[in-house]
Amino acid sequence: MNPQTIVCNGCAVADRAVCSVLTEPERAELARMGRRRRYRRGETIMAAGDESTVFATLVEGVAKLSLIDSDGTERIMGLVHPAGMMGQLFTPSQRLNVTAVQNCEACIFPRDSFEALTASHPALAQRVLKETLRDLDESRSLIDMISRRQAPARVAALLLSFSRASSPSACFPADAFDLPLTRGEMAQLLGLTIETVSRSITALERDGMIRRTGSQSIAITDRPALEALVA
Amino acid sequence: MNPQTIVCNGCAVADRAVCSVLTEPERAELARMGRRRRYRRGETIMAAGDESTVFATLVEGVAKLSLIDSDGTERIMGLVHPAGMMGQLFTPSQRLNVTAVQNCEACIFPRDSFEALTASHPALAQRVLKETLRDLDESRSLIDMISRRQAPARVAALLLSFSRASSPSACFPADAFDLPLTRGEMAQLLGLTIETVSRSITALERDGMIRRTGSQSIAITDRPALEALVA
DNA sequence: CGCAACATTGAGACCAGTCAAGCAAAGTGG
DNA sequence: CCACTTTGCTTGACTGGTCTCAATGTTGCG
Repeated sequence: MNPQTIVCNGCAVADRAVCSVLTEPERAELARMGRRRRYRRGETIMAAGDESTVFATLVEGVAKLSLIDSDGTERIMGLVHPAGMMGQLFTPSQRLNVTAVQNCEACIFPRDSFEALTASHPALAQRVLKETLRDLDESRSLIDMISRRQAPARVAALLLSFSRASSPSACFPADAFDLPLTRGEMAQLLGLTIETVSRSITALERDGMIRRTGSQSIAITDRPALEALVA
Repeated sequence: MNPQTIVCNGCAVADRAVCSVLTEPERAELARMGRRRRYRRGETIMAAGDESTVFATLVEGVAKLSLIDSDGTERIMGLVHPAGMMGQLFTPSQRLNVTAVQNCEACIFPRDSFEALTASHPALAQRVLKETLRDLDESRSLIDMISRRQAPARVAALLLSFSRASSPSACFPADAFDLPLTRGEMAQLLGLTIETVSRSITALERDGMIRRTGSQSIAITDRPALEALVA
């Protein structure tokens, strides 16, 4: 069942992923170059240090980009959501680990073939560039959050972003949702410890902004207050 | 004296800037579209919120990318060195301030003209993409440093990067150099306060790793120790 | 059931922030 | 040339938020 050939018809992200800028026949050509694969929660999609040979688009699930320090601690640098890109182009080796934090499905392409395609199709190169600029913006937002906000505000910001990501419509964020990350992963992403994340969640609940319904289920009970805390 | 037409012959970054991938006549065409301008230390090159109308390449000097928070505090998100790019492509407005922290010289192009050029010249689009990927890597290194290292290690890392940047040859970093940033700017970049930066420098000097020769002049006296602190 | 993984809570230590004072260098104007 | 101001840097005392260490609770699974 794994891996499979790519079928673009009915693909959940066909209109948002970078391949959406290609014409029908061009996309068919790209599809023939690649494979579709599933990953289970916790499975490594790409490993840091690996020869960088593939480029991928996430179709379903959530993946984390992380870096393992010399002392063995992991640092999450960002998350990848459906339609997002995984794998560094134009570099000899991967600098980051990419790991599924939920069951994932991805379209995998040989890196050199994909790079060649960007050379012959300027629209694709532009689209990848735009996406990379978005990643850069996100990375800078993370810097801002880590260096300025205190722990409860960082956790609040993360909860709000989960709220947005877990909703089918971007305009109407979900008020109840499941956390895609463990406390430990949230801590690594926010530059905190597990204990501080846990204490912050407790504090947010005590202040009536959220309610816990199971260790991974959150309900937002006072969104304005939560947003005010982040701003 | 300001602004002037662009003359690529003898340009200090002609072999490293993104325009280096263009052919001679193509570059001449680009040069006609733009202007070269000087900025004094402290001068704003682009302001956040501005309609994003220009794209620029830094030819000389050092610039900072910063964000002003709602409470008025400034946060530096990164530095731009010669051959680096300034100005966000494909976005309606600038999200970051770009300010000269040293006297600068830059080639300024209309954003839409430059974007059009990336559409017709895949090599240029690829080159801009590569540069953006490098920026993304740098931004993620900053995340790593801010969230994991303590104050003296962050300052040490910054000093080492200045040491590299101020040397003509990348392979032989300079042991004595002037700091391009004030204590306040270093603090904003590292996510610390002025006082903590100052105390960290004092501590590094007390431990014999560096020596201060004037408030902006630093000499590295024990590079291995400094590198060990960062690693 | 009992184990393993994850989460919560508490006590104490420590690093960096805040507040405040003093110092040094570079202008500025009489 | 000398007060005077401005700006930036250093240092100290104190506070406080987060980390560390440790114990306990909870959930899910073989």
